[in-house]
Amino acid sequence: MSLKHAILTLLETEEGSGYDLLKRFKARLGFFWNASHQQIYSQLKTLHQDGLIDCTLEAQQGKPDRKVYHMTQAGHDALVKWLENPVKVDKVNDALLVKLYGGHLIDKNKLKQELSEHKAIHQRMLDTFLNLEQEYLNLPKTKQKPFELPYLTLRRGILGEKAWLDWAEEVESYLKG
Amino acid sequence: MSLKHAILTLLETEEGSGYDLLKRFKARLGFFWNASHQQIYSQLKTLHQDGLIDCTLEAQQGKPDRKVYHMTQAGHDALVKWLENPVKVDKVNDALLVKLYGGHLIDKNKLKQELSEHKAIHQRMLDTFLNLEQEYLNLPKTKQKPFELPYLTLRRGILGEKAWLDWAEEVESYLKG
DNA sequence: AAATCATATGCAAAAAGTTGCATATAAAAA
DNA sequence: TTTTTATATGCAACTTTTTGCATATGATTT
Repeated sequence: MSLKHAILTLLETEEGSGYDLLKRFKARLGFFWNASHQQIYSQLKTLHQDGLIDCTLEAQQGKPDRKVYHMTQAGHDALVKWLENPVKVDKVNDALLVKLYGGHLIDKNKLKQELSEHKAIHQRMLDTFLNLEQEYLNLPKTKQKPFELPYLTLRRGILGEKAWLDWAEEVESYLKG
Repeated sequence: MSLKHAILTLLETEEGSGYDLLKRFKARLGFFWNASHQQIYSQLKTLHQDGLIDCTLEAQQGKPDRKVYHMTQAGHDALVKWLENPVKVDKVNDALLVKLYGGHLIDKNKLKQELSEHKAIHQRMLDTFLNLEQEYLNLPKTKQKPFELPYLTLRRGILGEKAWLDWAEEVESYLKG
């Protein structure tokens, strides 16, 4: 399962509490790996049970103890092993396309409307990605180094969203005519 | 669930046995909705139990009876209702990007290799899509009509795969340097 | 004639993901 | 000061998907 290894990847760089990891996950991997907070907490639990991460309690004044997770050697090994084995090509399950395929059964305006809602979402994602890209590009070359690979994942998001929006244009012009 | 409705969409056009539907599913919807044969058979079963499709037995000489599924009014209504309600934006879960994100932990050549395997798969998909597109474009305009919406779903595949391959070029040139 | 392969079905267990709650603190707003 | 909102956690039930069998027929090889 990739979620486990995605979390391990985060911990490889820096330890953190469940919530820390959740936020880092959403901010850095969330664009290409969808996961709910429940999933992340429960995976942290099983990763811990399996000895791939461990966890220290940091006392806090007033608040309950902060559980800080970090990588173990076993976790590191498991991550590297996973990285070295092939992964499957991403499976597509796109309900909007199912709907478009059967779209003759409903009013074109319904389709148009829904398409434009999806377009707005994809446009927002693209904007987010382009902003992140600018942040990266504005860094001095030396500071870019550690982010080169994450930047490539961002490029995937950018090219993917642009392609989606180009397609939406085609569909819109069909629905207009 | 979209799988149910994808199957209903197929049955809306034409009845068929489980295997017929399986093949049509793979050929027509499989590019944007992934489903195993087990899933399709079991969904047919629940659709039947729920009265959204019914099933007649056609005797065959020698062979066991052929179970032919077709749409019921309830099924049609359920499909239209589903089509009229918004669907969620496709969730991305792309393990290759997780791997690329953590790629500094392994040999660049491993990444290169895996990327090129994925590239080959995506290239094959693009080729398939382009062939289908040609078939469609070679039809006389009148024959194209019933396939206009499916054609748009095909365009999504084409634009999507092209964008993937463009991205792969970027990654390759990074991994080379 | 025996072995193997493509067709045509399906069950059942396990894994992964979704949905709906539930809790508790701290800060901010009404 | 009570209510709301953001932070910070997590369980449990359910749905969906994946994986691994299992079966039976007809066609094709060996």
